[in-house]
Amino acid sequence: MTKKQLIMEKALELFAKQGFEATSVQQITDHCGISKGAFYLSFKSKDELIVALIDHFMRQFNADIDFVVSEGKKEDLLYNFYYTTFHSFSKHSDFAKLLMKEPTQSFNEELFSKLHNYNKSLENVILSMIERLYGEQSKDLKYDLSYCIKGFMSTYSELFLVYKLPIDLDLLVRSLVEKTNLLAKNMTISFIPDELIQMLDQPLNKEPSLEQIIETVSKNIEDMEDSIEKESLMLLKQELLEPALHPAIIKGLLANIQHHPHCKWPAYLLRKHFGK
Amino acid sequence: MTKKQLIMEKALELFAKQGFEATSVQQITDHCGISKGAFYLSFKSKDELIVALIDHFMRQFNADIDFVVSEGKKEDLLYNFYYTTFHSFSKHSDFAKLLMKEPTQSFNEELFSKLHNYNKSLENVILSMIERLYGEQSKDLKYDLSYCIKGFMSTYSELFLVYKLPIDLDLLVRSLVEKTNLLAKNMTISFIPDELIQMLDQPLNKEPSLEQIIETVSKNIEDMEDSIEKESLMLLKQELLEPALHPAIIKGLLANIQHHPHCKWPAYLLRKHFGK
DNA sequence: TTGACAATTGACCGGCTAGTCATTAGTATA
DNA sequence: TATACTAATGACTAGCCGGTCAATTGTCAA
Repeated sequence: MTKKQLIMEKALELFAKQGFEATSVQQITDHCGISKGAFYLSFKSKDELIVALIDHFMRQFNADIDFVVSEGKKEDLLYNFYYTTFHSFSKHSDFAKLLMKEPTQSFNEELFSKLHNYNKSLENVILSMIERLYGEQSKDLKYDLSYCIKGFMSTYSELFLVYKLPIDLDLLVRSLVEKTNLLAKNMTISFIPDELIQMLDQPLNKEPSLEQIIETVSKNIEDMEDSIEKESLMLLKQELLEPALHPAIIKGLLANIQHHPHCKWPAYLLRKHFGK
Repeated sequence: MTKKQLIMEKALELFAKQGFEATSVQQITDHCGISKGAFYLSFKSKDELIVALIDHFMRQFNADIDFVVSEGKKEDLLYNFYYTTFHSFSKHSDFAKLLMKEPTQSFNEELFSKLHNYNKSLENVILSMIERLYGEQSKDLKYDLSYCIKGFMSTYSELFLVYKLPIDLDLLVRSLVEKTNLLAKNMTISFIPDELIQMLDQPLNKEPSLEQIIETVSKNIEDMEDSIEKESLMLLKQELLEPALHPAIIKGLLANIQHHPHCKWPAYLLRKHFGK
């Protein structure tokens, strides 16, 4: 594990307990067993640390969800979506807590727009799921439905994040699937119209450029140990620079990296880019 | 306006913008146009200020909701509940933002249990509403239903609290009433059983004693300007010490203070105590 | 006008903060 | 072993924090 990863891991524990503002760099370095100077070899500032944390987990989370929603049978879609969501929340509960603690209008502008963009990205995934599930029927109600889903996600996660209750994940998910289907099939009053959503979208949410994808992939490769996954990622990077491989090979390479814990974000970007 | 109220008002503006930790006493006093020393004449510490803020607004909010839910016709109940909730949120949007910003596991232990208790109190109001509305039918599903309602409240309030969108309150409330009724009448899978709720309740939520009510009322009287409301409250306090008045008179006095902005909490306590 | 008292101030305290950098420790090569 | 390099340290700075309190100002009855 690199020093950077160590710091992120230990800092996250403290942030989840005390919040970002209330946690000092000194506390973090003490908790890591390193000196204060060493911290600033890995991160330019305390702000850069929290940005890195949020990027790391949100990319992974979004990528996970996106994968689940784009694959699989229609009848399992909703179940898999909720399951993956809550599974992710409980697996990375420290991060989920941090995210609940440092919410809207966060301290610095960059972070706020970052969180906003990840939120938008999640919303898009949910919307595409809704369209796949309910099609035309949900046209006017899709935003309301996505807000309900987000509401379920946040209130029910409180049970195990804040109160640390042991939960039956399967039952929870089945109960939410039922609620969601009930709403989708019987709702008639639409509150959130297209225009309202467009008002939130003024600050554009642009697609990442080819250069950005290459940069992301390159950085990722540097941080990886030698492995099949690293080889696959390097070949895919080559393919970004000079397309040459057969689609089937690309698909195989993507499959290779899909489940590697440190490849979720590049895998997501590459899958989008290659149109798989 | 007393100095205390000035500080609370101005501090709340800053807390909503920057959060509690990130706002210094110096900033607050500058914003008020007073000296730092003057702050400590009104509050023993910065912590005491946030406790006072939370008490002030949560008491008022809970009292408002409780009143709406205990009065009125059954068919308007749900509508009035949501309407009052969102009306309160938008009227006191700074406080609502603060509440979203400083959530679970808050800095000091006292504050956390305070928030927890207010949350429980709100939940009880919602539960009693559910029972009145759906009766036996909702027996196993009442906790799930209350969680859904809380979910709707938090996600939909984001629209105007964070994104400051102009909203059609009536339409919003009607759409939520529809959703709630749909779930109440068609849900079958119960996820949150009694036992789970009992696990959260270990730290008892005791009823306030007569002494506590008298103390609260007395303090409230001190802070009030001379008025019919103050007279009414003083008579009710006398009634607490030595019961003498006719029930009809008590009911009238309660009605007098019900809508005075600084009497919400004592009115709530007194209504409970006198069983109206 | 005086004197007694309450309200208000802001310089000050010890302690903690984010961030820096000269110094030292560790390591790999020649 | 000597050299050249990087990795890591922690004392240090400047500044802000919550909180205190002696000194000042304002108020009002005598």
